[in-house]
Amino acid sequence: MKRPLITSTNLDQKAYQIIKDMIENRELKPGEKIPQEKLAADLGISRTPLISALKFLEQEKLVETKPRRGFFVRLFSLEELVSIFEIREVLEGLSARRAAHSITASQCTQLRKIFEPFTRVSNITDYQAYSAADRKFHNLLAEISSREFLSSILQTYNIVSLAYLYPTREGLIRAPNETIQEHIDIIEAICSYDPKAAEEAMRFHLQTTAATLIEEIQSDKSLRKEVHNR
Amino acid sequence: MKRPLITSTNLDQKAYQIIKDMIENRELKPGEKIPQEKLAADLGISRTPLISALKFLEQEKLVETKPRRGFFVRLFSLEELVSIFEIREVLEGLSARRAAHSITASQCTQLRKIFEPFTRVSNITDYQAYSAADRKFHNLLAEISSREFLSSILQTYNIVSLAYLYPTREGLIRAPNETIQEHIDIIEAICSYDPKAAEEAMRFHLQTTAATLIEEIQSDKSLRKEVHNR
DNA sequence: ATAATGATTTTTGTATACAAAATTCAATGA
DNA sequence: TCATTGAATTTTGTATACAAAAATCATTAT
Repeated sequence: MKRPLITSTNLDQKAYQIIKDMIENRELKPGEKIPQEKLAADLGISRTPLISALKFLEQEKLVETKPRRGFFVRLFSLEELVSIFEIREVLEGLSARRAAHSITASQCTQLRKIFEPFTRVSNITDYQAYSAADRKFHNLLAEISSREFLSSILQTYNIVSLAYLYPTREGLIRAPNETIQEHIDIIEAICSYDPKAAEEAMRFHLQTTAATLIEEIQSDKSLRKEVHNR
Repeated sequence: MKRPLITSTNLDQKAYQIIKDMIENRELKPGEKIPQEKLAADLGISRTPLISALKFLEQEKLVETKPRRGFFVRLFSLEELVSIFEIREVLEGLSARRAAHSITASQCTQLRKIFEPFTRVSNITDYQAYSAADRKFHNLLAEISSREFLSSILQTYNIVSLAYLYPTREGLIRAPNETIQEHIDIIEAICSYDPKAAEEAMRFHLQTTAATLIEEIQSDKSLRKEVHNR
C-alpha cells in the first residue's frame, strides 16, 4: 500500500499562512479592509486562492466578511476578548493535563530551558524576550499534548490574544516577575506527571491573567476605546 | 449611522449548511468521496461556492482534502474521537459555568421542559426522542452561555460525536436511564446560579460518557473496526 | 488469466470573465 | 459653502474555461 506524501502545498494554504502572519505582526491591522486585487497581486496569485484563504481565516474569526463589502481584519470587543481567555483557560488546562500524561524527559528539559534565562535575574526587564518565551511555552505545550484538534484551536486563539495586545508591552498583560513562578509551577506539575495539578496550575495562570486584563481595560480609558469601539 | 442588515445569504453559506446537514444525517458517509460536479449540479450552483463551503468544512474537520484527489467526508480514528470528547468536556463545562451566570427564569423553564417527559416514566425506551432531547439540551446550553466563539466550536464537535455514532443507538453512548439524572443535576446547578457546581456536573457527565465510549469500542470489535480503519 | 502499459476520460486547481452591487467623484442646485 | 444627485469607477460574488494531474479502461505481452 502506498502512503501518499503530505504535500499540501496548494496556493490557498500558502496564502493562508502568509496572511495569518501578516495579521499576527500587524501588517494588517484590526478593522482594516483587505484589498483583494492588490493583495493577490502582491502574493503573485489570482483572487481565487486568496478568497479561499480569507474564508479559512474567517472561520477562525481572524477575519470577517461584510456581504458585498469585502473582508476585514477582525476587531474584537472587550467581551469577546474576555471570552477568548475563558476558552484558553479550559483548553490550555486540558493541554497541560494531557502533557502530564505523555511528557518525556527531553521535552521536560525543553520546557525548563525556555524560562531558565529568567530565573537567574531578580528583575525581568526584557519584555520582548519574555513575551517570546511565553508564546513558545504555550505553543510547545500544545504540541506536547499531541492532540491535533486542540492544537489547531489553540493556535488560533493564542494569536488573537497576542495580536490584540501587541502594541502594548509586547502583548504581555502581567509583569514577567509576576508570572514566572506560575509558569514554573505548571512545568513542574507536568514534569512530575501530575495531570490534575498541571491542569489546575494552568487554569489559575490564565484565569488570573484574564482578571487582570479586565481590570486593566476598565481603568485604562484609551485602551478601552481602542479595543471596544467597532 | 446606518446599520447594515445581516443578510449573509451568499451561496457558499447555503451550501455549507446543506452539506453539514447531509453529513450529520449520513447522506454523505464518513470516508466517502464528495463528487464536486454532481453535488454542485444537485444544489444548482457552480463549483466555486461549493468548494468554498467544502473548505469551511475542512477547517471544521468534518471534511478533509487529499491534494489532487478531492474532498472526503472525514473518518475519525478512535484516538481522535476520544480527544473530541475531552474537548467537549472542558468546553461544555465552561458553557455550563457561563450559563449559571446569565440564565433567566424562562430559560430555566425551557431547559427543564426538555427532559420533563422522561422523568415520569421509570424506564426510558424511546431512544430517538431522548437522543433528540440530549442534542437540544447541549445546543440550548451553548446558546444560553451566550459566547459566540464557544458556541461555534461546540456546534462542530457535537456534530462529530453524534455523526459518528449515529448508526448505533441513535448516537447515544449510554442508556438514558443512566444519564437522565446527570442532565437534571446540571440543570439544577445552573438554575440555582452555582457556576462551580454546574461546571463540575457537566464535566462529570461528559467524562463518564467518554470513559464508557472507550470501553465500548474496545470490547466491541466490529464497531472498533468501523471507526478505526481508514 | 494476470500484469503491465499506454490512451482516454474525468476531475482538480487556478485563472479569467462578467454582471450586479457598492463606492467614488464631479456636477448641479439650494 | 454645503448637500444632493447621478454618472463613472471599482470591487464583489459567481460562473466558466482550461491546463495539469489522477483515474479508468482497453490493449498487449507474459
